[in-house]
Amino acid sequence: MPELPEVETIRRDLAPALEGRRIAGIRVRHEDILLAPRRREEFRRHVEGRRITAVDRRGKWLLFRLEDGVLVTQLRMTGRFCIGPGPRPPIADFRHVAAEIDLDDGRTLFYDDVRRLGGFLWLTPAAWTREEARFGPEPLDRGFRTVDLGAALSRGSAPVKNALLDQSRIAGVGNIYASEALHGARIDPRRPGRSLNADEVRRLHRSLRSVLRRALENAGTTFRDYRAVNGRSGRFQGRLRVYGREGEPCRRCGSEIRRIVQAGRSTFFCPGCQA
DNA sequence: CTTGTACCCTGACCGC
DNA sequence: TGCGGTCAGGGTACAA
Repeated sequence: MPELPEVETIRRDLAPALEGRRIAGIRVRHEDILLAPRRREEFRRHVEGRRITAVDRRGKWLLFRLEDGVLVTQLRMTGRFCIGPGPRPPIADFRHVAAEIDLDDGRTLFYDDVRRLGGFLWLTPAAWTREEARFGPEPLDRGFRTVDLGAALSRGSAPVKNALLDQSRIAGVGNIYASEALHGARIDPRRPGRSLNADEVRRLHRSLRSVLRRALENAGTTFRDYRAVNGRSGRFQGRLRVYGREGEPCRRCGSEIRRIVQAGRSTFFCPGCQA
């Protein structure tokens, strides 16, 4: 369940090891992690021999920029990376390695994904530009102001929790931080996004940026499967106010935290202080 | 256009 | 001890 803070943590771990390196070879153990193109041979033809010029992030997607294309990684639920001197992953926990990328410095980047919901996507620069146009703004960017959040929430009639999860409105927010941000702003997750008044939008803007920033400072939340590079755990799980705390007392008002299902996902909130 | 639902996948967990 | 059922949720395809 890597969201923006987790993917950014992974990006910061990977960038110094990968930037400037050339991809010497790639072995795809499970073809179903290839999202496009879907065939090993075609995928390898685009990637092998290319230099990684930069490691970037957009929303929850990690981007390896190549000289003549973009290698996109979606970790989805259980995707992980580690780097080792090869040929075996240095982490015993990597029992479901789906792909191995050999670098020109002799090291190997291992992609492990138990459920294989995540994977890789190779795109031309032009195709990536089209793809990126579907994303909403980055909530931690300096230019992301209260009015931008208001605009993102005002479209349609979706509950504010669902709106926060919609990557075309705001990029990078997932199930954990959507619940946490709404609790921080004392807003009921079931309220239609467009029903929030100016003060509520302002509170949610502050709360969302604050929780994402603090999670990033703590290398993310290791609630279940997420690990940063080489098995490193996040530290934000102890700071969660509502996520995963059904039946426990709210740390702000003492009411029992409730769990409901919205759009097929769990939402945690405090009925006492999220009016 | 928006919104909701099924699906992908495996392992952890739970009740019996 | 085993076994079936449920759940975890990011993203997409598709229907309404």
